[in-house]
Amino acid sequence: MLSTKGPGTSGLDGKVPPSAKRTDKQVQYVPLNELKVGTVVNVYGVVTFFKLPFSSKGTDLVSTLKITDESGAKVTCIIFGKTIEDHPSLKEKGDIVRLHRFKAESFNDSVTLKSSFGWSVVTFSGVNNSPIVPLTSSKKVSIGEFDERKICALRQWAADESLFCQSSKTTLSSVWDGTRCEYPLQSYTVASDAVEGEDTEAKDRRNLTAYILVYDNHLEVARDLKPGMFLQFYNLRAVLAKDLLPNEPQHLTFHLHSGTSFGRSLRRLPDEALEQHKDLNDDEVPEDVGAFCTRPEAVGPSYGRGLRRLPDDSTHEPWALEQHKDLNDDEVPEDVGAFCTRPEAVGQVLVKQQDLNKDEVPKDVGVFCRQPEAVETDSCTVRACKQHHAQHFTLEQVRSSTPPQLCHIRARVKDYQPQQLSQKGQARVKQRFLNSMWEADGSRFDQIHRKRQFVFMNSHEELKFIQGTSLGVVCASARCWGRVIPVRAVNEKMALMDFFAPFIFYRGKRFYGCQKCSLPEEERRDFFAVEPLDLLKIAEALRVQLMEYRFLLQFELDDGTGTVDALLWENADKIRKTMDTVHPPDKPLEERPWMDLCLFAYTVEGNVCYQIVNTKVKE
DNA sequence: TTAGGCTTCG
Repeated sequence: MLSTKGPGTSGLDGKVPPSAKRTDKQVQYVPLNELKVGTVVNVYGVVTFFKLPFSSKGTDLVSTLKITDESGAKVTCIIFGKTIEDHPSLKEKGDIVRLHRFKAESFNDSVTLKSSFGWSVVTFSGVNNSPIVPLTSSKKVSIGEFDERKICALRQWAADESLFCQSSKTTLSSVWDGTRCEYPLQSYTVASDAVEGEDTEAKDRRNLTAYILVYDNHLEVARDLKPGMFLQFYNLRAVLAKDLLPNEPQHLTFHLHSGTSFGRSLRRLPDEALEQHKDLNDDEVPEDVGAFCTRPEAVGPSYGRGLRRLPDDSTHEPWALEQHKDLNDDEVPEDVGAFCTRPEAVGQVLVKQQDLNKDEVPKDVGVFCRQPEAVETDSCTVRACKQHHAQHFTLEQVRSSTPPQLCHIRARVKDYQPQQLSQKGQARVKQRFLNSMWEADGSRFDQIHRKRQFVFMNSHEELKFIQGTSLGVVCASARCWGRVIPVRAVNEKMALMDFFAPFIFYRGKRFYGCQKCSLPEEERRDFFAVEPLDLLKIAEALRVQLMEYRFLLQFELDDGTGTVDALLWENADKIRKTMDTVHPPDKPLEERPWMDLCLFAYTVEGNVCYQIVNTKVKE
């Protein structure tokens, strides 16, 4: 059964068969070589060329594409639509489109198809044997057997004809991967007040960021770009600038010229694209990301979220602001986030739990209940923890009690963090905070040590040691190169940084070593003996015990008498899934469910901390 | 209505 709804109205043109009892068989598709000028038709075709939607001189966005089918005819299609969502979601040449209610017109002695009253377009991947999933903003598209047969046939035909055997796209590594460009990249002087984000002129960022000059019509897209967005450029031109000075190397420049010729355009990729790509190796970057994809540091990075997440006490550590203000969101170290913890207390808590006795506690009307061995009472909503003697406290009493103190509380969730799951929402066991090691190291070196892995064709896998540069540069380097170990010079020998700093950066993530469990520096093996196979092996070779990331939730609890910020380690990942229940975003605090919790108060370095323990989600 | 592919601020 076909049910489509185009971006125009859903009315039917009289020249299309009525759809009262429409089925697959009743939708007629016209081969592209049989189009008659003046008729409104439905067609299937393989895309051989397309331009992304751009602003017409009228009121709509317009996109153009050329399609072909088994008849061999090639037909240009013009689509007008108010919004970007109205237009086909084309990814690459070879995609298959199903056009409904397009009018055949004559232009320059050729037949063209133009979106007509009630038109619709659906896109499918042209990859043989790939799932047949309609790509459309319309939710009402369903695909019948006829469509599947038609799409399979077109895919097979395109494959047999080798229509797209030569990729129209250029891989990152074959053009520029940010590290191996033969030429230095051209930089430009831009007025500081015209730039959003950091200055990319720093010498140590050379060839890690690229300026791209964007002209005329492309400003419409470019002016809305924000740092951190993932971009796709079509028909980006790389030009070697003429020698400015004798003996100076030629510089490479990038231009997105005026107009839309050859599909020239710029678009933002959805955030998922970044998620999909940031874990890939350089030479695994999919071809469909176009001629060039790069994190647009050249546009200027964002640091708003990073700053917002700094804890209050970071004001006592100005280096934290200084060091992180130039980072992109995914570079913000989790340890300067809202989840600074006092994990030393974890062991303390665990020990103390063993001594707990059973206890009678108030009725549980929330979705949490205390454990272990929670026992059902008369009410099906009630469970009680009978494991220990903790007293029931109000939060006011909790705050005025002297730690260490184990107690039972009943409270509501006023707020919690993290609301978005990422590495930032995790805490490293045993790791407290990042110190100022980066600056403490003092001197800045430009030297980068490289340790090649085994020689593979097309392999970009290397392990880099980087010395004496800023955290921002290390992060940027890791994004380009994959694995970067920050090092310092000790008695003219390369040595690891203090373990308060990350031991290794792996693309967007950073991994820490444990000060206690790793071998001291003097017993470390020669760095160049390391075979960079994987993170664990690298750590093992350098005698570093990697720390483990643990998911951590921080609650702001409220019971009417006071509030308490409490951390949760145990079952945090499971409890996170209940947050919509215990913290419904559309309900005021008074209407949120109560939770019965077991709370442990303890001190770390003179500060009182609270941790939720012995608590689990009620089944 | 608009665009109707078909290079560029070297």
